[in-house]
Amino acid sequence: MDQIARRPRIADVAREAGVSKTAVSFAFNSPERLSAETATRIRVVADSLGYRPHPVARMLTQRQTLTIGVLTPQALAVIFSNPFFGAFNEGVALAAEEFGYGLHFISPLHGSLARAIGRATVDGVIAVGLSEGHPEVDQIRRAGVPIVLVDSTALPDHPSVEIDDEGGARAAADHLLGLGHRDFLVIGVEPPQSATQVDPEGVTGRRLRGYRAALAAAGIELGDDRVVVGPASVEGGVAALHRAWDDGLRPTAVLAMSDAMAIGAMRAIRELRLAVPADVSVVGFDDIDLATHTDPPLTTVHQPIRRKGEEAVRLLLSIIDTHDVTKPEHRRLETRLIVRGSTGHPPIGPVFRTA
Amino acid sequence: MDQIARRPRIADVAREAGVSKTAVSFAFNSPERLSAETATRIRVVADSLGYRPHPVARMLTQRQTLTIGVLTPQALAVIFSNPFFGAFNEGVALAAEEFGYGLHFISPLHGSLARAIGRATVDGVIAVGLSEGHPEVDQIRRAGVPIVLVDSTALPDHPSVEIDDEGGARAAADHLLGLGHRDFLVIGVEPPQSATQVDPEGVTGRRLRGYRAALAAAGIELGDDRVVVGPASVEGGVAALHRAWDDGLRPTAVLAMSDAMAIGAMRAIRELRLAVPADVSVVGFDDIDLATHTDPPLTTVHQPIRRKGEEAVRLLLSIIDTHDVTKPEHRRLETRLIVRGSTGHPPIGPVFRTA
DNA sequence: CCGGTTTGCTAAACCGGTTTGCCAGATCCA
DNA sequence: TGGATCTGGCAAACCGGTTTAGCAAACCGG
Repeated sequence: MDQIARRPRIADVAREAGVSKTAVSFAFNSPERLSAETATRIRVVADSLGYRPHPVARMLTQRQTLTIGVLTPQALAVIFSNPFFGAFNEGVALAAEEFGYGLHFISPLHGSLARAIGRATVDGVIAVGLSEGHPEVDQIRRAGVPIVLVDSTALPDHPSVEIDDEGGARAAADHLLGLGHRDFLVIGVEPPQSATQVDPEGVTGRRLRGYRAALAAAGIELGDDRVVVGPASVEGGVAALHRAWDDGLRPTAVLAMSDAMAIGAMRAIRELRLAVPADVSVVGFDDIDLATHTDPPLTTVHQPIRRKGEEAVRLLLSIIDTHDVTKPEHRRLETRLIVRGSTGHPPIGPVFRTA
Repeated sequence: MDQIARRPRIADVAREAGVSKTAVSFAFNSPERLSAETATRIRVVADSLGYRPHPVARMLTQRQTLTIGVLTPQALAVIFSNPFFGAFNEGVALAAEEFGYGLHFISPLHGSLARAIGRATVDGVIAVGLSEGHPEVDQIRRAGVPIVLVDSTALPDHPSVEIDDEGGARAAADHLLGLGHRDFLVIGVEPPQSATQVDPEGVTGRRLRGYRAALAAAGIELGDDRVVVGPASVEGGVAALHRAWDDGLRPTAVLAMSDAMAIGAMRAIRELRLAVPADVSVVGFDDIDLATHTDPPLTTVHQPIRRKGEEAVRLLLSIIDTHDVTKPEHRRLETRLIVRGSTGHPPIGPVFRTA
């Protein structure tokens, strides 16, 4: 009898109201092209039928989706509880909402980022943490979608937003050197998909270069054995520090490439019955919100995480609007050291050691 | 001369390969319907042209988007750095990825949720924290999109995922009563859009009912003056506790409706030169990851946040697949109290007071 | 050698809207 | 009164794919 309720379409409204499809479309999109009575009559009929324009069909004709994609090489389940991504997404969301754009998260589909990006109906993409080494970077580039890279190995032909990783790292190391430290441990973030080597152009590579530059200027060489890497999480930091300790390292200062790992390192140090900063100083990187509230408060390299998200959106939208991809813009945001409570002078012992 | 590169469409490939559009479509979607040579030839041509099927057009004909929407009454910029949402989104993302679905976040567009939902190209929606009082709830319901409600006032005609708020709250209060507390302060989460009254059916209302039930069973009446509300953030918790203190309240136990607020309350208590739990005990709600790592570790009501996200997705997908909306399912997940370090016996003083 | 099946491909309809080009009638002005 | 302009609305083309119905040639068994 009564067939299943089909979603009403524009033709149904047109028939019911005794007008053309064009008129219905006008009633919704440019009512000034219709007489007032006709427009309202159409809207009334549409309302009574429960009609609303099908968003996909609308996208198809307008050739825009009013959506921007956020592309991460990791699975989504990994990033949402990462406080760094949280803050970054906040910035992205803030700017996107301001311009009336929605947010679509794109993660590898059945292991393929390129396939996922092909499925996604977005006007442009913000790719975060995409390294040159990624096997699909070429396919992604050729997807024909405007892309802004964030914290990615800069492809010169794509616009990007980055921070001064090297400068920030240098500042962190300089601070510790100034306090008298000579024995360092670096805790780095694991390269994506556990690539064989640390990409010298990746975030880890750049920060490492900054650390080494500062130490070298003080006549200290940082051997590869003093660099341990792990996943960028609290647990990763705990594990990394324990590993270093088990290997016999006894640094007085730890340079961590993320706050989460720094917090983990502090926890591990406490587990070793040592004190921060009395026995070991720790410097983080990122300055996530939590860094103020750790015990002791974390000395760290600040980067404007939220603003990074906002800038990425603005950059992307300017490309989408102008279609101008000649001369891609590369924005570099500043970093600065924030000295809090997790750093201090090295204990007396090491001073003798150094002498 | 060379016109701007238009995105190649299926007709271009067809012409170039000397076949029909149908054949090209087959080459991508059901190659077995073509001879092997033809199929590969088409794919080669498509590749050389840089063709990939337009996702929006594909959506239109297939009548599915392979995307699910996450709907929040708050602006997106608010939720991403909220650790509760982080964990929830993790669960959602995990299940969505498993089934090959993408994630689209929907927040009020120019202040209107209904408008935002109308623009979004999703197969279904997970609405979180949508209370009956929301002015647009009717329009949203009539949008004709499958909806699963989470932590929302249950509309009986929509499937939902909830937790046992009342039972969890009761357990929290019972725990404190068992320790000997008689003087309580409840810190509640502010209703959305600062509605005039606390919705008795909302999360805040349900938890409050649990607290009151337990206290009443012990012969204690919790007056409205002992309930303060604020935004569900650390800062909100700090402010709420200070406000109560300024009003002259001197509770020995604080029942907070979110871990973030509980953490804020602990911070505020410390600012008052008091100790947790020696002077004041604090119980949170949610059991976010951070709760293990506070100082002292937070006693709190655990709820399976990630699983809530997963269940919501599964429920939604089952509706999308079957189109069966008769007899909507309501899943209720369990809560349980986790006793950590932020609760203890009340100090001696108050015992005399009560006597 | 002939009717029936299989193989390989295509033309046309369709998804649900928007937009262009045009027409009929009303209004205006000289 | 007659041509120009304006108003309100429509038919048809279009966005870029998928899918149905069907056709022609090849194949098959008897």
